[in-house]
Amino acid sequence: MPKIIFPDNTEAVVSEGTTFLDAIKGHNKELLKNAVAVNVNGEIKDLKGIITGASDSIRLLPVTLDSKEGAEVCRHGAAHVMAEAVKSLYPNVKIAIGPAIEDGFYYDFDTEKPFTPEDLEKIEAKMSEIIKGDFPFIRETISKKEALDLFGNMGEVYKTELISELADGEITVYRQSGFTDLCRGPHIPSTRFIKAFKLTTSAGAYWRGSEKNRMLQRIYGVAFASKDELKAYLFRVEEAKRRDHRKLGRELDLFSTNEDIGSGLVLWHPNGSAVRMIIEEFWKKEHAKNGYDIVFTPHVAQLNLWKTSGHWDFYRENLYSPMEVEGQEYIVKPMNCPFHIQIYKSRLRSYRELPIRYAELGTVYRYERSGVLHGLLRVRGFTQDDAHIFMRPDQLETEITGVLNFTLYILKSFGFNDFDIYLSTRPEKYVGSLDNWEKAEAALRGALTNLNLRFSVDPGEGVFYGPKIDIKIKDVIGRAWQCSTLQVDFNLPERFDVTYRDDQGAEARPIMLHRALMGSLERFFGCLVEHYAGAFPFWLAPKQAVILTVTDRNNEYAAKVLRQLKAAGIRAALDDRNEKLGYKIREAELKKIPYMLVIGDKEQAEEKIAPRSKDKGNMEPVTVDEFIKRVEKLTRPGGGEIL
RNA sequence: GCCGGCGUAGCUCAGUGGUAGAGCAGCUGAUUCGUAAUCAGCAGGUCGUGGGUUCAACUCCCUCCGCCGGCUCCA
Repeated sequence: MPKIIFPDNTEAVVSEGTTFLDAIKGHNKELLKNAVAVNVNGEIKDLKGIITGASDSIRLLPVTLDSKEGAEVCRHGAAHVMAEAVKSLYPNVKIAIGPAIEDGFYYDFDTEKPFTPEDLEKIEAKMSEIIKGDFPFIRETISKKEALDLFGNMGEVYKTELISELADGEITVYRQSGFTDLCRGPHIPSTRFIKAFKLTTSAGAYWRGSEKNRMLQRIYGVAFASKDELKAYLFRVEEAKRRDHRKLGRELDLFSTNEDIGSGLVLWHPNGSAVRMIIEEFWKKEHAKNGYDIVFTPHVAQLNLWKTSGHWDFYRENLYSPMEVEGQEYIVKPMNCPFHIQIYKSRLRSYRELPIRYAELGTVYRYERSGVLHGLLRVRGFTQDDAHIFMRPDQLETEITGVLNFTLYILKSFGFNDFDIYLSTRPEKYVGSLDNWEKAEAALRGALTNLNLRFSVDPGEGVFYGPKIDIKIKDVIGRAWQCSTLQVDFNLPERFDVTYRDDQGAEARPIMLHRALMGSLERFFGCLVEHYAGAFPFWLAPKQAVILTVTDRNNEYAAKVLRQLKAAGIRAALDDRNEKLGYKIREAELKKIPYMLVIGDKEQAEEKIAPRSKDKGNMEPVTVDEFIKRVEKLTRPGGGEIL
């Protein structure tokens, strides 16, 4: 007879055929509060699942709605309920797949008429009805043939396609109310366990994610264990909107795009440019310190160069079309690497010179399909903080470690401290020798391990020319953006026949490393804006301080203070308009300027200024020199905290 | 590129067949004011583009462009 071990480590023996539910009920009813499933030796199962004798010792742990697994089970249930609602409202619709996802769920439907927002409201109302009905989810096991018949008779062609690919044997289906779906489970006991949900949006989605297949209509929803959690989710959505760099970009006059110029092409306004220049200066200084040589290369080059590099063959759909000049075809550059290679090749290289590190803030243009463009985060023209390192094979791990350290230092300087790191390994189609691949992967892995960095492996997700490490930056509300990348390349050195003379005087092939720390300045800047919600730390702020006069009696003194601040290198401005102080403060707050410096008759008489920090409010009046001294340490990169 | 939504003044948004409206911003004037919006006046739009239907189109239909949310893509 199976032995049950409960969470409190007490044990009980039950007879075969007992359900998990009854077993727990017999032990401690309290455990069933909010329970939607059960963890059986680490596997999530239905509460009403049957205990078999196969395993003689069973560790049972109720899975509650407020746990991660419980929420997932609940969200999956919501997907089924949505499918039922859709089928009952629109009987001709075919159902495809409907999994749980982060915060919610979706379901794909094949329908002649896409869903309108009004349809979503109707579906939502129907779902509420079903949930109130408290219909149990009933699991059934049938044979493959029965399943094919069952869904075949319903005309559910997507389901039969899925079933026909399953191995012969038992197939599980779940029924609730009048709805039956192919499903592995587990499921919530009944529909009322869906406590709070909301349909969010509908969108097209290809069947099985392939452009070659029919486009289905996907409805997205969110579901939570309580109304409060749903409210918290909606608040997070609002918060994300508040931080949206596209909105802040306009409000803070940082950048714009323009229909007459073209999609995905960015205009950096003076405020955005000011931040960019600070980033670039910092970048240049740090690269000089870290052994890089900075180079400049053209924006266009002959088509032949890109044939040699392979871009013309492998990357053509992302290239801007060639232009003809004096019978020669040129294209605008999608990458900087061939240029750096040509600089390397401009003379013979010795093993003694390696590694050679060429860095460039190189602006590249790539044709991205219109549907993928997104603010500054996905554009068609962008500036990479690019570098290519040419090295001997024995230098691989040292160089990778160096680049990783450098990357983390740069990212941390900008206030990013949370990363997701991915190591992508050899894909099915690859160039280069297996031996080299293994060495490179080992070097990447070794560097990550030596630096004690947590990373996940994306098997087979490497680029065809070499393995890579990607670092995604997490912003303050937990969203991840890929910026940094570090890629080993066995391909280009071959294609361009890049060589050096080794210590025996023989010709040898260097290994090349592509790397970008911030990725592109556009994307990085977009992330920065969101990260700080537009309130840049002092060292990055386009305007660091604004002087506010109380009356125009103070204007002359204020102008003198402005000169002092500017002489000290502070990016200051003067607001001496004939407006009330409250009005000026409000404007400065909205512009997110770190310091407001109030000057009224009192300050003028004492030759002082009254600082007001954007974050901390009013401060005691101080002299200009005192203020300058106080903010000095904030002007250094990474010096973010306002006094 | 595909699916859906949207496009009205610099910004945020009203206006559903009878030739455009508000708030904020802007400009002018008054006000000289102490920590998140002083008052008044003025000005501002060929309603994204091109075509069609109609006596009449911001409104209905089609094309294209752009934006938004997804899908796909992102060597």
